[in-house]
Formats: sequence, C-alpha cells, structure tokens
Amino acid sequence: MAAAEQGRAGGRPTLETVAARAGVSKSLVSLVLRDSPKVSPASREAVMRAVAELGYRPNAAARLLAERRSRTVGVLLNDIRQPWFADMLDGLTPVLHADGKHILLGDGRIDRMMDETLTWSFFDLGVDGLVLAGSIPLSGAIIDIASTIPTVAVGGRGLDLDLPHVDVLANDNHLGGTLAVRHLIEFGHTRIAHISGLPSLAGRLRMQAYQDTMRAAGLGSNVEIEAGDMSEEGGYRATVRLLSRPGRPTAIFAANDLTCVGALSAATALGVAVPGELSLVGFDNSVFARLRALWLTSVDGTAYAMGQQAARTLLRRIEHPDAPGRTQLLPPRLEVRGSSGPVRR
Amino acid sequence: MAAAEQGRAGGRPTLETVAARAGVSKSLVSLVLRDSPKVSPASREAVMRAVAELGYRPNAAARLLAERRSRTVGVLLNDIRQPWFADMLDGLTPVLHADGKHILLGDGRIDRMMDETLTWSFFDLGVDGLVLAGSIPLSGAIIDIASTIPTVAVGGRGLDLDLPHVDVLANDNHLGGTLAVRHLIEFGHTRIAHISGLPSLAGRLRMQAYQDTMRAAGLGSNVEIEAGDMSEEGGYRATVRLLSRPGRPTAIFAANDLTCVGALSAATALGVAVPGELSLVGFDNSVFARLRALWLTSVDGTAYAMGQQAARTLLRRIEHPDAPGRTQLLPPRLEVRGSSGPVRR
DNA sequence: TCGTACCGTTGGAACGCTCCAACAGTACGA
DNA sequence: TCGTACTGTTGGAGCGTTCCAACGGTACGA
Repeated sequence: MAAAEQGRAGGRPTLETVAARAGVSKSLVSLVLRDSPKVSPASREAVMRAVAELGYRPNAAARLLAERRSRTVGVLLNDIRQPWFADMLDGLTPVLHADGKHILLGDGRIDRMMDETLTWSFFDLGVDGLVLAGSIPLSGAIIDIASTIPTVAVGGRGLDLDLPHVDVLANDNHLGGTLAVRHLIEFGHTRIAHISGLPSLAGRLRMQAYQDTMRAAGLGSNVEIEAGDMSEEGGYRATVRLLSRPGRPTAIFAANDLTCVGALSAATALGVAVPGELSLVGFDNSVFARLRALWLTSVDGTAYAMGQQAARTLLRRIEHPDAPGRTQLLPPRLEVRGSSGPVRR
Repeated sequence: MAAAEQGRAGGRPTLETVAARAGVSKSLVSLVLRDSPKVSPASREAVMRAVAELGYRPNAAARLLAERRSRTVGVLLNDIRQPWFADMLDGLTPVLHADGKHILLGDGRIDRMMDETLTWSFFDLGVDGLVLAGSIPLSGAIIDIASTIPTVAVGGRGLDLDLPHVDVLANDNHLGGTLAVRHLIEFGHTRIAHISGLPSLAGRLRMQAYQDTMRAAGLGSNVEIEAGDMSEEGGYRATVRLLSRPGRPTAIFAANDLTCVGALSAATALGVAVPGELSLVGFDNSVFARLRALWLTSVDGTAYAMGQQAARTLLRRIEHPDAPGRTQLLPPRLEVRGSSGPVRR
C-alpha cells in the first residue's frame, strides 16, 4: 500500500500500484499483461480496469533486465542522406512491427564515432537484432557485436562483408549493369561509354557488367571507361572529357544517378541534346531520376523489396542464431524514362 | 564467486564478475566506473585492468532502472526523406554527444502509428529528452509525453505547437519570404508571382511575406498567387497556368524547392528561358537546389544552426524542466544561384 | 472421509546496476 | 590514552519487471 500511495503521489504507476488498485498481487497483474491463459475472467477484467484508470505502462528497462530481450531491433544507417534508405525502411518496418518489434535508427555518418558510440549503444540497450544498412566500415566493434547479436547486412549497392553468422542482402549489381547496357544496345547504340564509381564494390560490379555485356555483344573494342566518384561533380567532369574527344559516344551508362545528373549538366553545357545525341542511363532510381526536370532512365535496386526481405531474414536469424550466414542477391529492374532513346544516325 | 564462475562460463560479464577478478567489491567497481574521486589509485588501476581483460560493458537497462535516467535523447522525425533533417541532425548530434548523450532516431512516417508505437517506445525506454522534428501531428500521446519529458520541437518549416513546457525552434519563414521577394525586386522585376504551399503554416507565412513585401514596394496590384502543394507536380501545373495567361510574370517565388523544380520543368517545356525570361526563387536550399543541373536560387533555412540551437535548448530544458516554453525564430539567408537574374525589358 | 488433481493465485528470488549507511583503518590534536 | 575526523571500502536495499515453486480452494473418484 506504500506503493499505491507513491503511485498516487505522482510517480509513474508500477505493477505494484496496479495490483493494489485491482486488489490482487503483482504477479497476477504481470500474468494478465502478458496475457496468460490461466487467469480468471474476473481478475483479468479488474486488472485491465486498473491499468486503464492509472494509465499504466510497463517499464521497458525493468522488463528487459528480467526478460533479457527487448523486442527492439537497431538499424544502423551509414548515411541518412542516401535516398534508398527511406524505401528500404518502408519495406523493413511493417514486417518487423507485425512481429511486435520496435525499431531504433542510428546514423553512423552523423554519430562520427559510429563504432564506439552508436553500435555499442545499441548493444547496451539490448537490441534483439541489428540491421546494417549501406557500406558500413567493418570496425572491430561491428565485428564483435555481429557475432553476439543476430545481424543482417543490407547493401543497397553491394557489400563485401564476410562474417560467420551474418546474412547479407544486396542488389545484383552485375545484373543491373547488364540491364542498363543491354537497353542501350537495343536502342542501336554501339559507342557506349561508362563512368565508373570505383572503388566501392558496387562500382566495381557495375563496371564489370558493362565490360562483360559489351564484349558479349561484340562491342569489346568500343569499351571506354572514364573515372567518376559517384558524385555529380565527378560525372560532370568525366562527361566533359568524353564529349570533347573525337569519336564521341552516343550513350553513357553512369555508375549512379548523381553521376548521371552530372553527365546531363555537362551535355547541356556543351550543347549536346539528350536523348537526341546522347542517351544516359543511371543507377539507383533515386528521387533525382524521378524529377520531371531530369527524368533519367535508371536501374532500380528495389530497395523496398530488400527491406522486406531483410526483415524476414532477420526474424529467421533471431530464431536460429547459429545458422550459417547466407548471401542473397535481389534482381534489379530498369526504369525507362526520358534520358535514353534510339541512336540517331 | 558464483557470479565470477558464471561470468567465466560465457555470460556477459557483470559488475560482480569484474569485482571478483579485481579482488574488490562490486560497489567499488561501480565507483571507479562513474569515476568517483574517492578511490585509491591502486584499486582504480586493478578495476580498470579487470574491466579491460573481461571486455566488460555496463548493462544499460540495469543502470537505467537504478538511476532513472538514460543519457539518451529521442529524435522523432516525421519523414526521413525531408532533406533538411540530415543537416539538422548534423548540428544536433555533436552538441548532445559533447554532453554525453546518445541519440535514438525514430521515423514517424515509417512507423505508421507513430504516436501509439514509436513515441511510447521512446517513453518506455526512458529517454531523458525528446526532439520533435518537422510538423508532427499533435496526437494525444505526444501531448501526454511532452508534458512529462523535456521536449523541444524543431520546425524547419514553422510549427504551430503550443504546449506549456515545450520550446519551439523554427525558421523565420516570413523573413525568408521577404528576402526572396526583395531579391527579385532588386533585379528590377515587378511582375512577380507566387506559387503557394498551403495549407501548412510555413506555406501561409511565406505567402504572407510575399504579399507584404510586394505591397511595401508599391507592387500590391501585381500580386498574383497560384495554388501549389509543395510538390514538383503542383509547381509544374501552377507555372503552366501562370505562363499561359496574358501578361506573364517575369519572376516566380515558389513556396519550396520542389515546387521550384516543377516551375523550371514547365518553363523548359514551354520554351521560356530561365533566367533570361523568367527568374525563379525556391525555398529550403535543399539538395535539389544545389544540383548543378538545376542550380536554383533558394532561401536557406539554416537547418544546421537550428540543430545546434535545438540541442542547446534541450539541454537547458533538461536542467530546468519547468521553465516556461519559449519560441525562437532563426533568420534564414538567401543563396543566390543561376535561376534568378535581372529582368529583361 | 480421505487422497489426488487441477485451477487460479501468490510471495519471493532473480536480473545488474546505483546509492546510502556503516564499516575498518590511519592520522591527528587534546 | 582517548575521542574525532577523514579516507577508502563494503554490504545491502531498492529500481520494476519475470519466472518459479508453492499455496489454498474446489471437484472428483476411491
């Protein structure tokens, strides 16, 4: 009853407060709240009423301490600005919610000391699982934690993670690149250049796909690669170089959308018509590609589907923490818009 | 010593494990870890060594339960896609980190039932403070919680929140609009139209500033407002309407950057040169405005500064939870780029 | 009438930490 | 020689849950 008075005195109500109000023991209240089948309808109702009247909410810390699981998963983003995260999260959250899990986001780029600060903070909070999104630098902390907590890595752009019990989900970047180049070939282009996005793995795979597809189409001798850096500026400069040489390409496959936007700017600046004289294909199908003022043909990494799949994979791993890690590649799809068209002779 | 054996047996080490290893009591270990001045150098060193050897990390749940504060603040975003959040977080996090606080992000748009699920989940986790970013719908849960937990609302676009002990930080949208319109007037424009972003408060204020500034410059009779909806599509359609009427405007002040991008597309589609025949000014100075391919003159809401200020304000409020709520307006600044220029006669 | 079984309920021991009152030990002035 | 003060250390109570062993009560078959 001391407890009951405390509760009334203003402190947040606890199990004890509710129990006193409902005239039962705290154990019974606990049973009702976790809806155990072995409580009489009468006591159940009494408890529920007391809970409602007091506005009781269980204390997560106490529950976590006793139960040793938090019903929470941590999602570690390496840069909140990357647009595909939002789509991925849209796919991820409903699936996890349906399983009664809460979601906590952390941004590594913002928390500068990502490994030491943020990752550990998830660990300390006792998350039941961890989603690593993007190309997270493989710090010691991440390795330690991924071997303790069920973890899934989601690479929108590909991922070269190799840890014993970690599942990896990624775009099939090679297939995406193939789709892009084939699309241009079908439009009759033969002088197709590529602006690369090294040194990331995604960039390497996209470039490889470009080379492979060109060769497979008998265009091996037309392979022409300019270095970019996944930025608009890099795309601009690479395009200026490409367009100011003799034997201009009639099409460019850019390593990502930002690069492609840069290419578009350069073409406009040099008076080269898109898609009349130059076709462009980007990668990621980001918000930029969808802007009517740019309207870029782009490879869509199906981030939404990846989020869903990541959630399912994580839930499975929470069930079986010791299963061997698997890598799943998801097939991308080409979104054709206004920046690509038939070659003009 | 039973504890010590358990610890060795693989379970995560606890205070007791460390104490056993260092040959001291768990109370002393606790004192060392919260670096109390009253421990001898000898025991401090012994404890530190044991901590390092065992890789001990304090259990956040237990600490929270005992201490009743989590050194954690929750940040509730209403849509992770809004670009200014990233800038705001860049300003917010270093300040909070410097004070030893961890940061948890939640996205309301993604957690559909934001109020009931996410907000409460922060509450249950016992965050020390709450940052509401963007135009959060004022649900019952938010109101309850904001009156319990120190809260700061940050509106990049303005906010009509009015709760007793909540501080509000927002752009001075009226000033921003004034800067934009004055800039156009200084370029000699007189036929300046506005594409509005109703019904949000930010949209209302920006529109009001447009009207006020026009009137103050003696251009009241030229006021011409088309309805937009803060989207690219809305901006496009409004611009088509504006440009296909007799007596075209020579300049448009758009309610935000997306609207402005839509206006740019429409101008291009109609063969109207920007900035030669039509000057455009947007609002938010988002990543779109900064794209070289678009290069929009835009009002910068100084999201970074707002984040810093929000952090400082929150820390102050955590110190003094009962101080009266204050509203602070931060002055925006105009970023001049390529979409605006002198009027052509 | 008694033992057995089951049902709903209960007290109390964890969980891992913080914090407080109390402890032993040394140093010092009276 | 004793009391006092201070320094460093300790045991134990408490935080709000879960979980388990044990409880009293009713029903039933022997």
